[in-house]
Amino acid sequence: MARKSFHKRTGPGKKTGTRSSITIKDLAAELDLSITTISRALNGYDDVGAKTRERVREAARKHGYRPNRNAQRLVTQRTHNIAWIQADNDKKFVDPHFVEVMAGVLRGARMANYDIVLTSDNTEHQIGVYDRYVRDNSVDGFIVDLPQHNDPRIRYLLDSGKPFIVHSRAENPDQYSWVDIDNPGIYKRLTKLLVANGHERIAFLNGDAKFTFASARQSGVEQALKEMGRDPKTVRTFNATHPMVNAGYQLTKKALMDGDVSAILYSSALMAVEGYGALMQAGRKPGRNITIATMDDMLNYLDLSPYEGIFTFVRSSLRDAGEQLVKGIIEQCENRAARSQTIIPARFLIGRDLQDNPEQTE
Amino acid sequence: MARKSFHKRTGPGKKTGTRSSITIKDLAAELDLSITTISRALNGYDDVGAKTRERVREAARKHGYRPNRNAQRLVTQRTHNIAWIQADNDKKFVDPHFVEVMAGVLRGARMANYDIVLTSDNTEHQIGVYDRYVRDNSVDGFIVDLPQHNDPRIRYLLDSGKPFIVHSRAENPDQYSWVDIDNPGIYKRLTKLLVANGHERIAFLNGDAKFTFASARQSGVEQALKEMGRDPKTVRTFNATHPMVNAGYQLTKKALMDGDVSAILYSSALMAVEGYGALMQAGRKPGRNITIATMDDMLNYLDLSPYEGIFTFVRSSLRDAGEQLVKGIIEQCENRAARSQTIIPARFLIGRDLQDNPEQTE
DNA sequence: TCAATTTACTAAAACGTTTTGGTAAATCGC
DNA sequence: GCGATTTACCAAAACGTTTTAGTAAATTGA
Repeated sequence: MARKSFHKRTGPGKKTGTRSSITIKDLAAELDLSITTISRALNGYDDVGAKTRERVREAARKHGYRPNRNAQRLVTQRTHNIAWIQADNDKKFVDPHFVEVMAGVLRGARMANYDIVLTSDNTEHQIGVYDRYVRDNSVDGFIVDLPQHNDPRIRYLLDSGKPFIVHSRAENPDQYSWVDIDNPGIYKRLTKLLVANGHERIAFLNGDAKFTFASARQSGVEQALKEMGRDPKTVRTFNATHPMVNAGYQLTKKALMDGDVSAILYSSALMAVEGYGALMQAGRKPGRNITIATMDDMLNYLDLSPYEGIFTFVRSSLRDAGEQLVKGIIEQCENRAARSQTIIPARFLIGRDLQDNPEQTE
Repeated sequence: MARKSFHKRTGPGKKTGTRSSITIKDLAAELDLSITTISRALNGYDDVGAKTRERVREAARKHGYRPNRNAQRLVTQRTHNIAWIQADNDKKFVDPHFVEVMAGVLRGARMANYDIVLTSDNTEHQIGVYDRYVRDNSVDGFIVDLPQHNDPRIRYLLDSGKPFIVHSRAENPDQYSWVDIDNPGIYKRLTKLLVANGHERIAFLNGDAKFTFASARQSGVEQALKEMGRDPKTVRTFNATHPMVNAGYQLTKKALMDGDVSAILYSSALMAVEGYGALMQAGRKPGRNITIATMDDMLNYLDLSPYEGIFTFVRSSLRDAGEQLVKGIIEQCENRAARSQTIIPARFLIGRDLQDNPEQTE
């Protein structure tokens, strides 16, 4: 910030705004009513006569009157804004999964008449922007995506007292709202399925271990092996370091070189599809001499139809998760005591090369 | 909206907001100064004594004081918000290119201390949300992405008088601000390059023709053929209908069936990579018995290194475009008369199977 | 020395809403 | 027909800033 010191009485930006829009005062003048009555008529209070209300409505419609949002926000102390702060450590912004969640968030927000304030933050712990928003009353609440272990954002928001909701769980999930899938359950069942079908060397291409969703999946896998009394080494885990720039291809190659795996368990369909090329190169035909199982987040731009019946999919909509996120956070903004914990359902689509044996996979 | 009619004096949402944050009034009281002085000290006016300014700064820092954004916005008539309204016709939201542009937009906005208000709109012509934002003073300006021919959003914004900037050009580009690449120029040069290298049957896998960027590229191709005196049928165009769900694979297949093409010109690297599988299936080896040329938008999650030297790329950063977009729109918000028209540079990386002949490709 | 200027501050208005705490007039109950 | 209630309205305060239009006190210039 450059310091100002011109001749006299200098300051920052001269104001440029046009004062074009029609205000409640204009309406009041035109209808010869008080602004109180205009406000109350438009907001559906019952102390306005039916005829008057109609006149007000009509005039408002005619002029395209919309209450000035900032005046409203100032007086009500409610912004109808939800913040989404995206990490941007210079390279790590783009993840196709993000768009899918965002699509759901936006739809949910639009339907509830909320807006999403989207920001990126490249500071170490991302607390800067959060703190600014809390202090300057920019938003009513926050959506936290992709929590890491012991995520400082959750810590900060918890003691800021501001409403927030987390996409997937981290530590102490009972203390805040979240939307998640049953990561351990899903990967436990997938592992059991593979093992029950005779696979004894499985590669697990998981996400970056620093994310809670990845370790939740890991623990599901381990749990399965334990419950079935198998060697923990049956499954070998490879972690994709975020961001996954063609991680699927690279990791698949690596996994194939590491002994004779007969099945690969992926963390995302994107990786699985990326890995397809590597499989082919190695002479492995999915569904014939190698078994592929993966989460399917229903990414809109990814066409999985060529792999149907060949891969085993666990299908769950990230978009639905997004919608639930807004629903949950708005609920909490409207009633600060409210908390919501939502599990998004997942559907198993077992590939033709696997037998779904109920006794063994429960 | 349900009508209210309880017993007496009922209305919408009881207020819930906590009045927690420290205000300028608190600061004034603590320092025994007027709020005017606090304001002017913090905003860098030169009619505040050096010692006083320091006291104010210190107190503000100590309490983490941040001016209430909504009060500021109300009085200054400036929101420091830019709207990005994303089409969401139920299926068409997700396009990986969008995220890349958005990443740039967010970075630009953060650096300039602006926020991005992101909304989706599923109404036919997307004017609803634009109109609401214009009327209720939610934002200072708009970024319009992916314009179509005769785009109603541009028409609307032009006569709303609100600042806006368009990503890529549409009709009458001299009337508004935009950021674009030289679509016709790039595709003209690519076409000439292919033709000059002896290709006489070329498939052009273009985007949906309703988007202006796609027809701009189309006309570049046609221009090249005309200038070189070749049969317009030398290039056969296939349009991907948006959204491109694995469009690359499907279209590549279709293109290969359509006569013996010796080169494919893609509209996006994503499509080109998706098409790789189809090429292999048809026994075509890029760089050996088929030539591939494509735009490379530098999508962060897409690893093109395996194709380097094999495909011909025209590299241009969508992220840079995003940064320029914010820069341009902010400039215009700050000075309503300002307009900016920016061409993002593109770099040609010619594949090993092509000779870049300057005389013929100029 | 004292008028003019500069320095360092401030009270009050304004931004456009919502909400509080009313009041007259109309209606009701009996 | 009249007190009580209900109906239909309104003035003013409040939200938290910025900006306008000042004013005393200190400093300067001759």
